Amino acid sequence: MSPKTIVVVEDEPIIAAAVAARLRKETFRVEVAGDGPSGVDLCNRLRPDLVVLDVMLPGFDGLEVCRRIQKERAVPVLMLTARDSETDLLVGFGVGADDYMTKPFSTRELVARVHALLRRASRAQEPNGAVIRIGEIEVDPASRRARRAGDQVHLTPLEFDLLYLLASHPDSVYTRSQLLTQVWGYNDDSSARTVDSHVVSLRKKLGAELVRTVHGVGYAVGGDG
Amino acid sequence: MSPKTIVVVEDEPIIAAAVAARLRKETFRVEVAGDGPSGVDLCNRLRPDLVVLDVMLPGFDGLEVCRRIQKERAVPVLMLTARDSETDLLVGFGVGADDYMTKPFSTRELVARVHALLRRASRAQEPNGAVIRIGEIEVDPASRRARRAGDQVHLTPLEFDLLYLLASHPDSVYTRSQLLTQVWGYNDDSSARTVDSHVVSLRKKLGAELVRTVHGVGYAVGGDG
DNA sequence: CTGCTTCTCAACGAAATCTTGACAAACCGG
DNA sequence: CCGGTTTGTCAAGATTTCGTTGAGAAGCAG
Repeated sequence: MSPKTIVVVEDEPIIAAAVAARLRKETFRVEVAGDGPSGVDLCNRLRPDLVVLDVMLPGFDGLEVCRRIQKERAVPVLMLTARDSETDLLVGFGVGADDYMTKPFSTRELVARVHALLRRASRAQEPNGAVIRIGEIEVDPASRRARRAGDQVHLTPLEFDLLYLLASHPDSVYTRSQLLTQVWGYNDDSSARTVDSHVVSLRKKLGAELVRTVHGVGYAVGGDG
Repeated sequence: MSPKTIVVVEDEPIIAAAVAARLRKETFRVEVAGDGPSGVDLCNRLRPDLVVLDVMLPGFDGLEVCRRIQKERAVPVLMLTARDSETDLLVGFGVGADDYMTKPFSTRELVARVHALLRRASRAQEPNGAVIRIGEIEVDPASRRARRAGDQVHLTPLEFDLLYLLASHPDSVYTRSQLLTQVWGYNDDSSARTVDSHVVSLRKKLGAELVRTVHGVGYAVGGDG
């Protein structure tokens, strides 16, 4: 198993170095960015397993970084905040952070929380790495590719994440709200119908029978059909 | 292991603070909301492991909060009520709370119940919601499918919810009022006959003997048959 | 900047579902 | 058995939800 990759976005060099060193000791692969834009860039290129994110940053702040990262793909985010004010916390969680720590913090606690987040994430993605098969459809999370009867089908990022979540739990019904929360990373009631559009795309590309509509509730894939 | 998260929804600051402080002492991560809407919001964002919920709240009351939270995902709820009569009411309505405490209560007892609920919840976290079997009928909440003697039977949303509630408590008699409250989410006396229509549908699809009429009271499923 | 891909969102008709009211049938106490 | 009450049945109409489409926004590579 290749080492987990962690991106640290932190503008104070001393803290960044300390965090990076401590995490490398845990055999993580760690890369550091010093401002918002390069942090987003780094995340898009490395596709890390976790991001440690300071709230106060040059360029644009941690909240914006978090939003942009999460928009690309779901990844656990550990936020570092300077103040303990509750509004900061809540706003932080609003953008999709999974945990937070208030400075100053012990590196020991940081390590513990990182491990906890990674464990939670890997547990949530069960079965991880395995190719999922639903009828004539194959979904490979490692390469983010899907096949239909052996032929590769191009899926957009959202289409793939949506399919992967549904296919990971065959026959289980997901509400639009749940799908928005878990795939999109936010849950705006007004955009519930956006899910429908992507379901349409999936059906067009992979066959209308793949996704089952559960009237009044949501969608599911697989099962006996 | 990351700390369990608990959301406390309580509008009296003194009680909220006391509860939060005591639970934090147990190494729980605790967040507080002061009214119904922000309580629901907080729960959707934090995805807590347990919710402590006051019945009397600004915005909309605890019952509504409970309903909305449970709609999103299953989570243990500990209800706080001012009077014993309220507790009876809640139990009768079965709003989906898992335990109740009447004010005033000791924080020691609160802690005990919280631990008990979490223990129970972790034990009950088997993969998907358990399939319920009543005679030759199977009800699967995860896929929202029902089978009769192995053959799948299509149910509409209300039909399924109605069956699932009744089947979850075999042999328990529910009044039309209770069914309206729990399945429909409101309780308009004038529409009591609506329940009958859906019972008719269930009987037609799954067999007349499935739902037992208790004359003058309501309906029940299972039991002696 | 231009062209391309992807995503969002509103709108429309179509489909599924729900409600309601009327009447027949069943129940129950006396 | 009788009369009042409760329940069973049915279908038309109202309502909700869904499928589909396309225009526009946003992002990205060249």
